[in-house]
Amino acid sequence: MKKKVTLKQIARELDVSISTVSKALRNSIEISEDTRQKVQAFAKLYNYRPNNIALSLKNRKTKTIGIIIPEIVHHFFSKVISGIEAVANQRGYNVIVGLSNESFAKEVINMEMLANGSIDGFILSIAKETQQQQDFHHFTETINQGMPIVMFDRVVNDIKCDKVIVDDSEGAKLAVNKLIACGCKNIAIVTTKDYVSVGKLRTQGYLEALEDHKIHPKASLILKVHDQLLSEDHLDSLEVEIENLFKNNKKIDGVFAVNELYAITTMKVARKLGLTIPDDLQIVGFTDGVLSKHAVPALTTVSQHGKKIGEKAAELLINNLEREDEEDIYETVVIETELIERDSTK
Amino acid sequence: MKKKVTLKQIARELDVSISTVSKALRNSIEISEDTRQKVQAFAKLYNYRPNNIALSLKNRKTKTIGIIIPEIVHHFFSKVISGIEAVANQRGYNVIVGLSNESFAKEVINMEMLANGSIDGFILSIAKETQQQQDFHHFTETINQGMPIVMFDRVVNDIKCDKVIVDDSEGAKLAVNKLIACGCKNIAIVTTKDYVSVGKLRTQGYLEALEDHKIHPKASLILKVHDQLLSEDHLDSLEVEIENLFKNNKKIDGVFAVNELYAITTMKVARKLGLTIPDDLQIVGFTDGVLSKHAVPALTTVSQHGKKIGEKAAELLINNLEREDEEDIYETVVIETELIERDSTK
DNA sequence: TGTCAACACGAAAACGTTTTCGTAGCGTAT
DNA sequence: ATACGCTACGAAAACGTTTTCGTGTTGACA
Repeated sequence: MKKKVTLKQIARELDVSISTVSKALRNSIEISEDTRQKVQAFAKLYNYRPNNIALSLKNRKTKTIGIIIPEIVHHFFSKVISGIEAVANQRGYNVIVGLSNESFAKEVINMEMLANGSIDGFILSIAKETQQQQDFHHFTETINQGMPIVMFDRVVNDIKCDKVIVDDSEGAKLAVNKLIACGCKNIAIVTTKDYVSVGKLRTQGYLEALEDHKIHPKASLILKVHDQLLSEDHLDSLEVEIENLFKNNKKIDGVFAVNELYAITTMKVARKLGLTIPDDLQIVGFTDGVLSKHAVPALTTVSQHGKKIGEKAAELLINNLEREDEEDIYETVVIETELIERDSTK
Repeated sequence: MKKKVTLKQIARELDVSISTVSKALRNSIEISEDTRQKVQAFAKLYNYRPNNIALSLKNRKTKTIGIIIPEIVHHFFSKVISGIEAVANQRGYNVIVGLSNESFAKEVINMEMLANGSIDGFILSIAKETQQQQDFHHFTETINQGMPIVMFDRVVNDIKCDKVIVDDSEGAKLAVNKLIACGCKNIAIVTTKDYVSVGKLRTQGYLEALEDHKIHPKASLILKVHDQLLSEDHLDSLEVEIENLFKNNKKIDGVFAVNELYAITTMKVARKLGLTIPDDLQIVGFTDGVLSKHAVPALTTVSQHGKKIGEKAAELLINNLEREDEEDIYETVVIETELIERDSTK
């Protein structure tokens, strides 16, 4: 087992100083052709690689990006990560991942762990619990310490940082307009409670789309699903809630669901109730994940382009990190949503 | 913007030496009660946190684990990550993720980037291309430099490291036995080419199960899908291959598919051909992902317990890292598979 | 012979810690 | 008065780099 070789060892071995070795390796003209060759040959032989940690300490930058997301077993978030990783890697950065599990405490702890020198900046999406508690001190504090943040998807407006979002309300309108265009008269929405920012926005888009078409929204057609239901265990009660929605509103002929799981579950319930899709009932979802693509019938849905979101977020962060002038002008980039038409609509 | 405060600054401010500050913060008895209080108060006020990078350099350990996986937008791998992250975090480690995208070159580059001090050890699953090329020098080299590796799922046998695998062939037998028990007489398998280690093993299990029941395997019932098909774009040709399988073997009444996508696609093709599941055709998949759970009918499948695999891998790695004695005895842990019976079998 | 520039290299500081060792100051016992 | 032992603290090294600055040697030139 040959341990990693350091400048010091090379220096000792070749009977020169550490400085000389360092310079020789970086091809400094201060060093004679002769010694340069000698040193480089030796370094190559022993497979010398500079120690990243030492470099980080010296340069006071780590070339690493910290990602904090609520969950990783989730198509959208892993897409975003793959986007971040792609541009990060290409620009010489590494990516370190922390999971909040939707918990405020874990979000804070994770950020604190990473903020003490391990990374140069954050890319994150806020935990549900944090959105609920509206406690954002950990964000402002890290920013105050000079560490930039880029938020994506679930953002909080009055924090001074770059943001990458989709136009959720616009995307929702896309979906609902499609349903209207396809002849639906009684369009229901299956959505989350309002404290989930994206849920709220999508609900708004639903309402606006209806109003644009002079359709009066009915409260009974708006199902704000009780919480924790996204955690896959509570699927049953989700089904019950949706089933009640249908039973109380026999005339529903279109459903807009604000995420994949809601959409799929709605399909399942509808089938159980004897409705055919898309003939009796049309459905549009949000998030173009693996479920939508392989569902039967395949789900018409609003794609957020998760990978693109990640790429943009990484780009913004790295640009910020490598910017010379210290002016902080923050951007909010909106990634276009796109309606992917498949077989759950006519 | 108040930058992070260091020992040196505290020392200067309080007019004591750096050593004193360090000791005071760590409650050394060398320091008088008085100064200890003073220093700690000051540190708390300015929210002092030791710099991780400096600590890493000094201790020559980073408390970070490097993960290299072929793909992250994948239910199984993200499950594994979540498992790793859970125990890593709980034991005070961070997790840094590299993606190989199934490419040999990217695998090597990623490992080199991380191996130069950024991490204490690796947890990885091998890229397809690496399996194909059978070039494993980057693994042996990092191990020779004293950096431990834990491989999971796709492993290579003759590398000196801990491994966490599922008993793929046993899992496959579980699946095929189930089909046999449910009365299937002509069981086909949809699998990968043999260089994918897990595919090969599952194919083996299929053959063994048949032989155990004195059923003579037929070559025409074994579909080794042409490559790249897992990348979601080539779905069409996957469907064609499967469709041909059915057309050439009208009597197929059971299919074992070695992954979720193959299983789902088989279902889709079967439906197109007018077969009802599970009446005309029964299907068992491998990997209990979100697709299997929400498919219609829900898919009977072999669960690998991805999260458990991740947890075990992290446990092995960290135990190794924190072991005092340097004996290298390596374990191969087999995580039990489990047959999850749902509606695609009788 | 003396001066100066160019060349080739080394010493040392710096990044932020922890830890070992040395020691100044003081009280106590002989 | 001398010796000894505490107490409380500081100096310095170490981790592995990069970079600035200083300097010894050589050769050329007047």
